Amino acid sequence: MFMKMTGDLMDAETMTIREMCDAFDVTPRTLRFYESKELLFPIREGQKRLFTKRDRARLKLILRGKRFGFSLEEIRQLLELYYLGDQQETQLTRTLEVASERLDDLVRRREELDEAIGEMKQQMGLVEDMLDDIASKRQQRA
Amino acid sequence: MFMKMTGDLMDAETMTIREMCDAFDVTPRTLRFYESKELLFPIREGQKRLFTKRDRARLKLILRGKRFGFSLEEIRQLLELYYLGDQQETQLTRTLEVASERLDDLVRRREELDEAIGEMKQQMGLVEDMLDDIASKRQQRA
DNA sequence: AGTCAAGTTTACGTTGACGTAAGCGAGACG
DNA sequence: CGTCTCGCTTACGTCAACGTAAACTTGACT
Repeated sequence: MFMKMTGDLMDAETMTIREMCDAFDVTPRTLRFYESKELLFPIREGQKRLFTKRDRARLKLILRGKRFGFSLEEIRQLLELYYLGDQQETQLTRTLEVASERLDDLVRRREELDEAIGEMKQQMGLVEDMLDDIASKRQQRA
Repeated sequence: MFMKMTGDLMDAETMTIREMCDAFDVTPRTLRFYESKELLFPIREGQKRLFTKRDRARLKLILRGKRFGFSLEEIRQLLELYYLGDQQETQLTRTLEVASERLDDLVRRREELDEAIGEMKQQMGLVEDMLDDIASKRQQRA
């Protein structure tokens, strides 16, 4: 009659695969697939996967990347930018270069998006004009 | 020794498949594929396809849509919004509704994109701090 | 002990978006 | 006239990103 306990103490740090699926609206298959592609690195308790805060942050970025049309491989490389071990100076400099390119790319995308938004609004304005026209003709007829 | 003439008068209105490919950096296969999926409607002169100004406008939107991760089918539906025949009032109203939803979607994407840009900048700031740290330690050693 | 839900691995299937190859037709050039 | 170069159609191939099915464990509850 008790709530099913996860065995562990209700751990705020890690989540089961099901909790992840519910939280991010993905299937278990997807999470395992991302793990196989080295996009996520859940720890293993026995057989079970446990997804950490880090995995959740990464998944959020993954899903966002997908919405913007990046491939999983591109996303994997982006995620690397977010992982700073104790690197060498040259490595860090390289990281900064790559990040700068990515940033430029994002900014360009935003410009494109702004353009798209503008065009969509313009188009809607046209449709509204047509509707007004129809309405005025109906008025005229009366 | 003369420039190869297209047979026709150098028509600014229509473009051949090759001109399109060069202009938009796509392959012929892609253009034919888009036509088969009813995203483009080049006119036929004999067998040859001739792409109109309208096709070029559509292709621009198609490629932009792809960069934002829309599927070709989604893009096809978006393109319909840009085509205003002499419709009925109810149809136009419906068009406006759909366009409004799409617009909201675009705006949400821009917000996400802004967030991504902010995070990327922040991350770059961290990397710069690390580099500064390394530099100051080198200084200290001297 | 039985069984039932959840999770795991392995492997094959599917869908979207083209690539690639084969074979044909028509205009341009030597 | 022969051959090249484009373009066309038809059809099979491919790659990414999962879906789906089968067979097995494991922990939880009755």
